[in-house]
Amino acid sequence: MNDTRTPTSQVPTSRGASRPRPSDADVADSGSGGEATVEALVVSARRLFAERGYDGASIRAITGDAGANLGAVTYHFGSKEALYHEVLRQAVAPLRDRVTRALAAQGSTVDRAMGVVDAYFAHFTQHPDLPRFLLQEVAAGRLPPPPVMEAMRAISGQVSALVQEGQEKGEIRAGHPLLFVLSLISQPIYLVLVQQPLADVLGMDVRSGDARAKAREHVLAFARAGLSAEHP
Amino acid sequence: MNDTRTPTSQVPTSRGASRPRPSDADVADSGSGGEATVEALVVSARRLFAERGYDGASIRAITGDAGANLGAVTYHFGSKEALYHEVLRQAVAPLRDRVTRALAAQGSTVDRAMGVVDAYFAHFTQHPDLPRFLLQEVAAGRLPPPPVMEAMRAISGQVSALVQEGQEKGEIRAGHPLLFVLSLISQPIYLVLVQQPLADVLGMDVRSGDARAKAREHVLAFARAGLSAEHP
DNA sequence: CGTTGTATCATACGAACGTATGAATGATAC
DNA sequence: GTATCATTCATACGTTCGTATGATACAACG
Repeated sequence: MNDTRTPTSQVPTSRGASRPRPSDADVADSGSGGEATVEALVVSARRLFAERGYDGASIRAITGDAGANLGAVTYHFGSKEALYHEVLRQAVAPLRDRVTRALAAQGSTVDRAMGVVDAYFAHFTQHPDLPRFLLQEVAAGRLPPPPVMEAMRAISGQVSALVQEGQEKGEIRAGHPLLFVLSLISQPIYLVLVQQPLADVLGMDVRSGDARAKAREHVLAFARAGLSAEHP
Repeated sequence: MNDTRTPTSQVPTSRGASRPRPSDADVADSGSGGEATVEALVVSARRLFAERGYDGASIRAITGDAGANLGAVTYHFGSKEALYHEVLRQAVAPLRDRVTRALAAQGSTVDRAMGVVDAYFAHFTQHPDLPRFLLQEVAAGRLPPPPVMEAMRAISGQVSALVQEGQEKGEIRAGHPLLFVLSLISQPIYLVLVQQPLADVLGMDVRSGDARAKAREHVLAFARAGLSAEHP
């Protein structure tokens, strides 16, 4: 494959987003045209981003996995980064809903906090690629993308308020509420996050049946004890 | 700068590591020849790998930051991956030493476990780029490089034994020791890891003076309560 | 029928990547 | 002074990346 093209035909016209992308409204209910492709791209992108990171998951790999053309990402999302943000948005939204539901439940403040921990545990168990995903964002050191920032703010605000309520009722130990939120959330996140090396390196697989249930109980018990005020 | 070389001189001879690299013994005490370059490369690589990840930190960026020539990494380490492993090795070694020292201290098993948590906290506070580093490895999902695997095994084994001893003495709650190790370690790791977004997004900066001390006390108290058997 | 516009396709561009190569450089040994 | 050899340097190779481009396919509508 030698380079035989004529060099005169290419003019760098520095314009961005020149192709007319369909807006959400346009695509909303126009039958099957492109909708399946968009969905397949998001599914493949989510898996590959989680497995290989943002840089590691090439557009070629994503479109190949999704059975779409190389240009599909640019066409449907505008850029690789926009696809990434869309994947993140779809990933954090249900977690936020779960937490909100756990906070609205009955029981003491500590019980409800356990519900939050369990919500994380359940959500991450159901979507094991998600913690990698979020941690990759955090580990990158840069400001998280808007959807993640928004979810962080919302969840930490809600759970902070719960902790504060528990402290006022004497059910939760004194201390900065935000620090308790971090300690609570660190339990399920860290456990799910190290599942893979835990199995590979230390030979303990918490991803299946009985061991997973045991791990869940441990996480909840540890968090409850760390939170509870019934302790010196 | 056109391509004017003769195309006949290039023969793809599929051989690897063709250049005679100096062994560790050779370089050990040969004055200042190259030693400073090697050190500078490791320092720059550590920072840039932590900031941008493995793929994000290019050899050009590393050598540029270190004031070395583009070919320096290939010459001194053989490949980018080998430099990465060397950086990882130097990063986890002192942590392992700290943990070993904490385990050898006086006090109850719970006190010594707190020493381990504090060792993590101190080490990561001193080297804030390290958790990102390790988590990038974990988040990647692949098997960790040999130096990290070895450290994981050593530390988890030692701390597991401590937990088991505490359980036999009735000082630590019942449960799988490895799960307690994870819960303990998750506290300082997660806290240090989210320092940046914690400051950026939630406006709480635990990286300086008073707030850091408060965060350390919280982490220790939470871990102690989660571990201790003096609790229902 | 033809027109219109969304979607898909093959292909190319320019940039950045890790690595290879061979020529300078400079200290040490004789 | 000259030979030796570890190191540094400029530069090139081949690959892969994200994106751009223009042709093509095809359903909807007159």
